[in-house]
Amino acid sequence: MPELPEVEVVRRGLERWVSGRVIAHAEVLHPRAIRRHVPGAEEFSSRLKGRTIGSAERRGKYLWLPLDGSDAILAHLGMSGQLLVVEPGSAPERHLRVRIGFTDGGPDLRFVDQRTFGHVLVTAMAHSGGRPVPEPITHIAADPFEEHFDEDLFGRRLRARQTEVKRALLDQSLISGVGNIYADEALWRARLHGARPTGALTRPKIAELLGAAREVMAAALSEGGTSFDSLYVNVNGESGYFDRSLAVYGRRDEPCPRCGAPIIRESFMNRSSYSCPRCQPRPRRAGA
DNA sequence: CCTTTCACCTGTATGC
DNA sequence: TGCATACAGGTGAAAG
Repeated sequence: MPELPEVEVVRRGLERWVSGRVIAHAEVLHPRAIRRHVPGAEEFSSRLKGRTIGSAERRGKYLWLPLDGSDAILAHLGMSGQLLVVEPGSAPERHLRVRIGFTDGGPDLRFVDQRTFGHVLVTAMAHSGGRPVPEPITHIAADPFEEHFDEDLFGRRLRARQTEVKRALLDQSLISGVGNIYADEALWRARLHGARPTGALTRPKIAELLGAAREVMAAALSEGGTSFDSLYVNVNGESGYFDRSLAVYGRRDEPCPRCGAPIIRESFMNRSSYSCPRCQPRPRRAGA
C-alpha cells in the first residue's frame, strides 16, 4: 500500500539506477497494466524505443520519468505495484506486467503488480500547481512536501468541504500523497477523530493536522529512504511500509502510545480506521 | 457542482 | 481437507 514515503523511496531508486539511460525496448505483458495508455501496447513500445530517461519526479503517489522531448513515463503503483531494477536475463517475476530494457545492457526496469490496480503510461506533459506534471494528473493536488504547496489554500478548501476530515485527507484533489495508513497516523497525532466535520475545524487545528501529516511521513521516509548504493536492499527490498513510525494503524487492542487506552478499529468507507478512543473521541453529531 | 458509492483485482487469513 | 467469505484499499467512473 504505497503512500507518499514509499513512492518517494521508489523515486530515489529510479533516480539512482534508471535516469540517464537509453531505452532499447519496452514490452507489455499484461494489457491492464497500460489501460490508461490510450493508443495501446504497440504504440507504448514503439514510442519508448531509443528514448533517454531524465530525472525522476513525483507528486503524491504518482511518479514519472521525463523523456527527452516533452513527454514522460507516468506510473502509479496502486495497491501492490513495484518498479524493480533487475538483471536483464533474470527469470520473469510471477506478476511481471511491463519490462523495459536498456541499450547499455544493464539492469531492466520492470513493473510487477499482483493486483493490477497500478498502471503505467506514456503521456504529454502539462502544468499544474506551479510546475510541469503529466497531463493525466493535473487534477492531483500538490503534496505537502512540494515547494509550491499552498497551506492557506489547503486550509480554505478543507473548511469549505461538507464532509468528514478523514475523507478530505484521502481526497487527492485536495492534498495528495496521504493514504489510509498515514491519514490515521496524522489524525492520531493531531488528536482528531476521522469523522469530525471539516467545516468545524479551526485554522490552528488544521495547521496542526497538516504538520502531523508532514511529520509522520517524514519519519517514515527517514526509515526507508537512506542509501541507494545497494541496488537490492533499497530499490527492491520493499519491506512494505515503515512500521516503526506507526502509532495506531493495524494495532487494534494495543495500548495507545500516548495514553495507554486500547486502540480501536472501526469500519469506514469499506476499509479500516484505527484510533485511540480516549485521545480521539468520536464526535456526537455534526459540528462537534 | 459537490459528495458518496462502487468496480476493479488477487493472495492470505479465518471460519465452518 | 475443502470450500466460502472477509480483508487489504487507491482511483476514477457512476450515481446520488
